Amino acid sequence: MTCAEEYTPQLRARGYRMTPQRLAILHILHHNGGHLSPVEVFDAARRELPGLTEATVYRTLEFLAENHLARPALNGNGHIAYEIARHEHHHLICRRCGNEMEVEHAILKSMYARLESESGYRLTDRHLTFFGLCPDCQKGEL
Amino acid sequence: MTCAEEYTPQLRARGYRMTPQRLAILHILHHNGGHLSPVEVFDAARRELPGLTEATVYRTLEFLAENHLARPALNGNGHIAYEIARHEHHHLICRRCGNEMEVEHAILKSMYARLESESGYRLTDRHLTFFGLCPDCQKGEL
DNA sequence: CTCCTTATTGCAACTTTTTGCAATTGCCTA
DNA sequence: TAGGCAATTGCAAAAAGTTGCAATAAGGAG
Repeated sequence: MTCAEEYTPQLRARGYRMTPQRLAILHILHHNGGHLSPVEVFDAARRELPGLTEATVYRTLEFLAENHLARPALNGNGHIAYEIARHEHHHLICRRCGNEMEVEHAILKSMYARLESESGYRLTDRHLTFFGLCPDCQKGEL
Repeated sequence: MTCAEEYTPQLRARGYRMTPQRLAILHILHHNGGHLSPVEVFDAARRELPGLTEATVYRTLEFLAENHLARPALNGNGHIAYEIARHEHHHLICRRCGNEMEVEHAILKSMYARLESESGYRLTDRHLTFFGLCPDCQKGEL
């Protein structure tokens, strides 16, 4: 299935349009797999679609995040990067070497339920990024 | 106890210096209590200390965060804001009305321990912000 | 109290991100 | 298949954030 076939119906269903700009950006995110900063997305997408502007990239990334086709996350330097939306997960980043691993959302489920009942809020989404020292860097620290 | 008396020893103990710039910024954060964006800190601190520059504000806020005198957190619009370091807590923000409540870190303790044992990482810090609908906005949604 | 080291700041140029508005263009309807 | 409405984009200017480097100044030593 192509990106167009996969994502167009999802946008239409919500009353939005598929455009060459959105498609190029989705394509970049989809095939890269990992996190990309807005600037990285801009550079890559512009190669597919010359004439694309930064403003459009920033607006599109935010738009895709709102519509759950992309997810924003903080990277090690405290800036926001985006990745294509797959399964729910969060990130654990090593403060020393920058190595990154995924944290399944499942581990947070019970905490989540408790937070909802204690606060009265209905939780919808979150920005979670964990920092620490990976096993290798802990050794080097002794 | 004045801000100077409170914070100067903490910096000295780590081998850093107290300066009028740092003191002004700490003073702003301390007396405001809540989150302030870098621009808000700049505007306020500059009133106490004309001649202060943006570059210094950005560098100082990052410096204070590294040294645990201030804490960074994502606010509702996805940008980083800072508050004076008090007890460990996180934030739960209503997507509709913007209302904000604090989430005690204690609620995360067991999830934290599990995350450490499963990942092998030693956790040091994190950026956690939760979003949802507050009780009032849930009513309005029916 | 003065000197000296080096942490810290200001400056200025630069990059990144945001915003309003007019022009464009998806895509629904007939 | 053409027409029209509203979503979306590009443009250009502004705002926010970053960086390297030379000048300044905090605070320990003599």
